Order: sequence, then C-alpha cells, then structure tokens
Amino acid sequence: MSKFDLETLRHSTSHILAQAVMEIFPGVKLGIGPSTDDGFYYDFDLPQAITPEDLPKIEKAMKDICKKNQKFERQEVSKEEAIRLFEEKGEKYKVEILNEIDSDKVSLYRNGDFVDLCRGPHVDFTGRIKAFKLLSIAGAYWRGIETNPMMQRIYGAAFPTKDELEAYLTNLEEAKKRDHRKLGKELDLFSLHEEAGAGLVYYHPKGAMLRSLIEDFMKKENLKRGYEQVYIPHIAKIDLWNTSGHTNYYRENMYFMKIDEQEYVVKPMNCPGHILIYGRKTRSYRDLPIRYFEFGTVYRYEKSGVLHGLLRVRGFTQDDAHIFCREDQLEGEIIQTLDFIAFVMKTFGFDFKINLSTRPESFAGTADNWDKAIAILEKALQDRGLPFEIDPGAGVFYGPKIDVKLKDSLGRAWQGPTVQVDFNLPQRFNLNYIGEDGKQKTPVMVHRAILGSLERFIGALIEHYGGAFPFWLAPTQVSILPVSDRHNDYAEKVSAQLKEAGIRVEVDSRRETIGAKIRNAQMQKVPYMLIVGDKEEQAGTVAIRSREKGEIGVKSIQDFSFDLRPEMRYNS
RNA sequence: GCCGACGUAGCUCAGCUGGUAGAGCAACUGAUUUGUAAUCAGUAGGUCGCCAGUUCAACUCUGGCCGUCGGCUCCA
Repeated sequence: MSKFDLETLRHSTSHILAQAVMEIFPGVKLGIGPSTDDGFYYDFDLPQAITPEDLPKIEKAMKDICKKNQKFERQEVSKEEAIRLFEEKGEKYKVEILNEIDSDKVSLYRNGDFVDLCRGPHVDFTGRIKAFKLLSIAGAYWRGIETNPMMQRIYGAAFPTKDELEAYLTNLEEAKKRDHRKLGKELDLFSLHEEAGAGLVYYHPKGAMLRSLIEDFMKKENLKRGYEQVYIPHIAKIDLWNTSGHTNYYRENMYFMKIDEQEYVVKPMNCPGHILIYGRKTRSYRDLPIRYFEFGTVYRYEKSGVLHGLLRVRGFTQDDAHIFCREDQLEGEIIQTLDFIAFVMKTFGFDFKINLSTRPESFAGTADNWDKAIAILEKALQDRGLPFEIDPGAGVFYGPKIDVKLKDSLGRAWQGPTVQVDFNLPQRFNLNYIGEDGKQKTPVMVHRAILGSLERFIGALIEHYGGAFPFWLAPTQVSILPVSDRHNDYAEKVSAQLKEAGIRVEVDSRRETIGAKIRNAQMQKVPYMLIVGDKEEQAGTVAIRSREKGEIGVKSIQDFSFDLRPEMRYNS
C-alpha cells in the first residue's frame, strides 16, 4: 500500500472514530481528525471526560460501523450551504474552519448518517478498514493555541492488515522496554527525587561513569579542534542578564534570588559568562577565532507538565561553546561545527534530522542582521549537502539556529545539537577586536552545543543502545564471576590485572550459584563475563562469555586483555 | 501551565462496595561450595506521596498541594 493510500485509510478511520463517539456521546462537538505517522486522532469537545474505560466501547462501535460497510460519498457544496449545515448541527468548530476557507466550494464526506467537512480522499467503503486500535486519550488545545479551549483527543493506530497492527503494537511494547527511565532504574544509572524537586537529576556511580566517559571524549575532541576550556560561576548579578537581554526575553525561564539586597540570577545560559572572559582584554583580528567551551550547568524553569525523565529537565549541563570570530570566518566556523556534530553523531550511531530555526516574534537586534545570519547558516548546510527543514520562528531571541533532532525509543524527536549565529550579544556587551586597519570592530558569536545537554543526550543514548552500551561506554566492562568462593582470590588477581590495563572490572564474590551470577551480569548488560573456577585458576586463564554471543572460549588473562584493546577506543 | 490518569516495602505489583496492609524479586542471617540466565530456609523492611476535611473508624470517600505518566503548548 502506498503512503498516500495509508494516509487515506488512517484518515478514514478517524472519521469512523468521530462517528462512533457521536453515537455514544450525543452532543459532542467535533474538532479535527487527521492521520498521523502510525494512525490517526480526532479532537472532541465534550463536557464530560472520556475515560480509558470508554475506549473499548468506542472501538466496538467503530467495528460495527466497519461491518456495515457504509459507502464514503463525496459531496461538493457551496461554502454557505456547508456553514448552514454545521450551524444547524451546532458544530461551531467546523463553522470556524469554514469561515476561514477561501474557496466558494467545499467538500463534505458522508458515510451512513455521519457527515464531516473534509478535503478527502477516503477509502470507498468503511469495510476497507480492518485493523485499528485506540491507544490513548489526551488533552489538546483547539488549533494548538494555548489560550483556546482544551479538547479531548483520542489517538489510535491503524494499518492495512491485522498482522501489521500486531507488529506495530509489539514494537511499541519493545520500545517501552528501552525507555531510559526504566533502564535508568534497572541499571542503577540515575534518579530523580520528589523531595528534592522535579526535573533535577542525581547521577549514581554507574551513570556518573557513563557521563564522565562522554565528557572525557568530548573534551578531547574539543581541544583537538582548537577550543579552550573555561569554567564560570553558576550565579551572576541581574545586571549581567539585563545587558544580555535575558531578563527581557527569557525571564519566565529564570530563577531569581536575593543576596545582600542584590538580585542574582541562576544562569539559564552560559554565553554571558564566556563573553565576560572574551571582553577582559583587547583582542586582535589575529587572535580570532577564539573558541571557549565548557560543560556548563544551567537551570531553567520549565512548565511542570513538560518534564520528562532525562530528556526534559530543569537543571542540565550543556557541552556549550562560544566562538568569537570575524565575519569572514563565520561560515568556516559553522561548517567546522557541522562536521564536528556529524562526527559525534556517527561515533554514537545516531541518525538525525536538521531544522533551520528562524526569527521568533520577540527578538533582539535588527531584522537585517537576522536575515544575514539565517543566510549564512543556510549556506553552510548547503555547502555540506545536509538536508534540512525550516522551523519558522523557532530561533533563540539573540539569533537563528541550526537544530539537530535526536529520536527516543518511541520515535519522539528531541533537540540535541545546535548551532546559533549571533550578531546581537557582542553588540550588547560592546565586544570588539582591533582590525587589520587598526580600527575597532565587533566580533560575531557562534553559540554551539554538540551533544546539546548531557542529560538529554544520555537519556537518548540509553534508549538508542537499549542499555547495552558499547564496550568503551559501559560503566562496568567486565564482570568476573568466581565459580565458588575458593576462587575469589584468583578472581581478585584477574581483576587487578585488568584494572592495570585500564579496564573497568567488577568481581561478583557473592555466595551464589554461577548461574545466578551470570543472570545478574547479563541483566546488567555487562559486555563481558569472565567465569573463573578450578580449571582457569590452574591454567591462569579465564572462560569468556560475551553479552551478545554467550560463551566464546578460554584465553589467558593477558590475551583477553590484549584482544580488548581495539574495543576500548570509541572509534573501534 | 492546561486536559486526563496514576502515586502501597529498594524494585515490580496485589489489596472487593471505608474496619489502620500482603506477594515475588532485592537486602540481611544460616545452610549449600556450586561450571554458563534465578539453590533452599529463615529474618527484617511500609506514619499506604504530603496536608486538611467527612466519619465511631480512611490505604480506601472529598478538597488542596507535591510528584509521575500520556498528550497539548513550550524547549537543550
């Protein structure tokens, strides 16, 4: 079935959903009901709440409609006639849509006694619809506008065949097993605490190991590319944020505090800090570009309803950098950054999508500078042949940005890497450098993060690997499992040798059966298990079991350690 | 923030229409000394998210708050 037909099928299913809901809840007012990536939804305005218990009832009614094999009939009517029809029915949302349609003619689709304003197309008969399932109910603002009334949205999945639907549902179950919040608990990586505050992350030793491995990797790669690391404080007087414009444009995301009658701000961004360092002395055009990077922890107030495990939090650490450069260096810097992003994404095996986010309604600086900045970003993307979509109005207040989206286990996209061009903050802070002609010039800034935030990146990474990290990232790389406690000493000896070689090792010396120890290590997704008993102790060897392949043979300790060396590198 | 659902031991979850709580796993103790995904037995562990209210009596009902989940809006 082609993509178009699948959309048609799903859209038709949404009509049947609306039809069924009208049967069960007379008086319901209809919103809109489009197809989605794997199904459909329909929005309803109803005084009472639709509950999960209603879904089976609605599904049953939908199946009955399909069985009746009603014909979908298209009807063209004048706009006035349509408005009259829906006004009679009290469908105020449909009337609202109609009033905004330009053309004089509109189309209606009828099946049975159900009629909906609809561009179409639809399947010919309701009997074509064979495999669907209602999944969830959610609130959704009418037309997606926060100040509009909240409708009740029913989501469903629909496929051409039952097998495809089953496969989809199974896949959904599998995806839930990879959820970073579940794996974070099971693998003892991190926690969030109700008593400490929402959206604030506590890294346990294994999670901290994972994070520091990523930080080490990023630090090395930044230094390689001409960045210099800096550190800045987490709070600063409000004056700094008045200068930067944050108190104007970013206020609702900021935490304020008073110290000695002075108002302070907990930093929501790192840029002003890096700017202060740049501005400390006179710079020559020869000094540029200057690239400052740090793992900068920021705190942003996020609405309670948007928090989501590690993927959306209130306190997070960005692998942030600010490049101060001349205008003629800008494009080169952006291209270098894009290449850096591509390299890192490839290292972790992430697929990504790129957006170019343009000027928001509320912005600092001039429209001319914004246009210039957007043009440069666009050119850099084209230069690297990277496909992208425009995300209108999604830029930050000081400049446009290239956003790279990472996907979680359920296919939801989260913004990670970002590159932003900024002509504004350098002006606001009076930054300058002495040009070739001896005159003061204003530098341009590039704000960039390669991972985005460590929290979000780690959350996505956990789901990407399903918790089974590659060897170089595994918090515990090797688990040594003595067969009985008389082999504990030998296990410690093996452990010491491997640690000497820089391998992260654990010894499971509990008085448990070897089966229980293997099961535990396997569930903890440790890449290698070394079983040591009498045979191994006598021969000075280890029996190797791989997380993926099971038993893979016996080697001397030295050989095992030696053979691991390629896997210890991230570019293996 | 908004709509809806949920919040019981470290984890996963039972607990009917109100009569103050249970299982499995984990932990601890003991026995077992074990060869590639769970040895057996015992012990301990909870102010049932928090605060009010209704009631003779609240894990159970009502309200507020905190937090979580699915969305919407917003974002790294």
